[in-house]
Amino acid sequence: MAVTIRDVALTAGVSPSTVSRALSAPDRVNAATRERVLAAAQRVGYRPNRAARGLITGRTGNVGLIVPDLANPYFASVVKGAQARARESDYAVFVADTDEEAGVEPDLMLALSKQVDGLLLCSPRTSTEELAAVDTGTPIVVMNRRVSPCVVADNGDGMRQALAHLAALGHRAVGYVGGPRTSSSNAERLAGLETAAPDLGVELRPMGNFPPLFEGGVAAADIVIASGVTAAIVHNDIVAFGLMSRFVARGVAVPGDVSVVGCDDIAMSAMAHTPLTTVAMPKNELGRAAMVLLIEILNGSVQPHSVVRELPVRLIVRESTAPARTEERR
Amino acid sequence: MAVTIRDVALTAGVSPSTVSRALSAPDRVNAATRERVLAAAQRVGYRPNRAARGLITGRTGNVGLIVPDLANPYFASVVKGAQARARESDYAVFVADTDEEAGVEPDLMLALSKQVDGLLLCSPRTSTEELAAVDTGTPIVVMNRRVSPCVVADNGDGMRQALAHLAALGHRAVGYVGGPRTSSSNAERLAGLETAAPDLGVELRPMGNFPPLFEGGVAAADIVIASGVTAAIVHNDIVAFGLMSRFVARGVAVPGDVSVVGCDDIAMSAMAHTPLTTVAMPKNELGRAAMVLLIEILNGSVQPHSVVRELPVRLIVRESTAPARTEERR
DNA sequence: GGTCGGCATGAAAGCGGTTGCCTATGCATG
DNA sequence: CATGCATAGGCAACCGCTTTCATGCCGACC
Repeated sequence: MAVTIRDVALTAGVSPSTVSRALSAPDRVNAATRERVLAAAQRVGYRPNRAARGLITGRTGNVGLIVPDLANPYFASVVKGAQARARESDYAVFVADTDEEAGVEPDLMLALSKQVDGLLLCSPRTSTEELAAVDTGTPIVVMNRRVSPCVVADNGDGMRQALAHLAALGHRAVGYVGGPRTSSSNAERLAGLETAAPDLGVELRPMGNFPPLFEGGVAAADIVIASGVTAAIVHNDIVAFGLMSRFVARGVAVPGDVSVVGCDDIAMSAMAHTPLTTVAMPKNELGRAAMVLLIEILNGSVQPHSVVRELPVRLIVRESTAPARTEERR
Repeated sequence: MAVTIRDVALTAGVSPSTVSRALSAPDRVNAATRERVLAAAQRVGYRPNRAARGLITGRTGNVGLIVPDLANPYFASVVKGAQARARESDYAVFVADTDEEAGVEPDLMLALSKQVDGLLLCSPRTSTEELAAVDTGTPIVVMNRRVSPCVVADNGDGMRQALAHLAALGHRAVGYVGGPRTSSSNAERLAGLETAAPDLGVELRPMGNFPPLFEGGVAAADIVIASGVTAAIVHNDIVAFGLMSRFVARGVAVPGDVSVVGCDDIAMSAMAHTPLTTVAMPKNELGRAAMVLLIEILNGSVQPHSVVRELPVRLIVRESTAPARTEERR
């Protein structure tokens, strides 16, 4: 049924060993023989069985990618970037979705570990300690958490950009609508804001932690309004939309009364009724860079010990931010 | 390094064959022995090498899933559904993204074919003939195109629901903003509308074909306005948002002046400034159902010849549709 | 001219499992 | 007590490929 290396060998009139060499170590066979083998392989439609190769070489040519939620546009973009880069190096990608459940992450890692050369973990929900305790036997590159080998976005700088933008528009009191307490991105963003605020002469008012959902923003809106800030930076775009939705219901104009800055720059942000000013995370690049790092570790050109790569982020100004109200109302 | 079946055999004091049987054919070994083997496997942390197993059984335990664009929320949901269902049956999923390029579909199919038991193809961009010419040697289930074994949504019924809704609101002239000419969903939707319109006493006005992007909707908007229809059904939600965005710029109120119905029900539709009435496609279910069908074909319980499964769709009424204007303006 | 080195190729082992075949054991039967 | 028959479990082959080792051949050198 399947055409094997033996079929090619027979067709080319050489031994299987020679076929194998012609394909994977071209300089170890005579040029003329190689030609003959390649022609034969082409003719009979030979495609190597990677599983069989992997059995002996110990390398599968596959990598695994675990994300919390494929339906979240942020992760979808990361997967897309990682996937595209993997194919450039002839790796195939197993994708697994944990459905935001921390518990299944170690299970999935273990389940995949035997069939991949390395693992990519995006925004793990499992604690760093528990993660370290999982013995997969394969290299792991983490995204969005500063551990061992990882790729992260420069959240601190992103927050500085956002705050500088608002400060330049005259905002003196700025709220921060936080994400989950356990999110390390959230911690980095808050820290970045706290560092930048004094330099910019802005008073930062953290508004607490909210679930990273539309509903989280809806819940935060009234708190933001009551606080009297003229601008809010929000943990992510989806939450920002929830916030703005409730603002509309309350008769609060964006950006007339309150300016709003999101994080991520998901596709929806550009298409919304009030296009959202946001700190664009390099989603595709994050996936690509993590894949690059993993591949470098796999071929030994990088030591996994303590490599942290940071990607730049940039503010995209759209229509949800405007100069601060001068006369204080309310 | 890796713990093999031999290590388990040694630990349990049996031969490798017995270990193999204890794990994959439990009733072929003595209950007590089985217990001992299982305990040993547990103790040494044995995890079978699926590649090795696949080599002899001819089954890899993997399936491939090819989509045009992971960053498109529609496909992301399909992948999520398929992936979740696959894991329930202990299949791992290779995901590949063609970046909307028809040419790479056959390449990817061929590249994956050797490492999977079957392939899932979502909304292929390649023609049915070219697809049939690709000899992967594995079963293929297609989504969103009525061919050989496939799973599709009941587009015709969805359009009937949408049109009935608009007719009930008093709309007598309804536009259809079409998707790509080559899209089979588009053809089915148009056909469904053409069938339903006479029965509902509605005049259907096809507005032409537009790219399935925000910009496509922007481009369609002026045509819709000029046509004088009081409602438009749009090929997908993204296009509908483009349409409504341009409506705002033109001072056309939704749903005051024109009602808009989308297709797909992507997450954004519920969160938009004007929440969109839309025909919800069963995205997750589509992925799940296709995976189920593939698995059934793989285990032989279904013959792949001419099985077409159709999933129901349903209209979700939000705020972008309202009764037709009674007095004719413009 | 004989020996040596290097190159191209073939033979065979083995990667980690599964499975057909066969043997040893235990039990029931005549 | 001898025989027959299940049943459990061991042996060994094999899946498709890589890789070590051995071999044959050639040219080059002393």
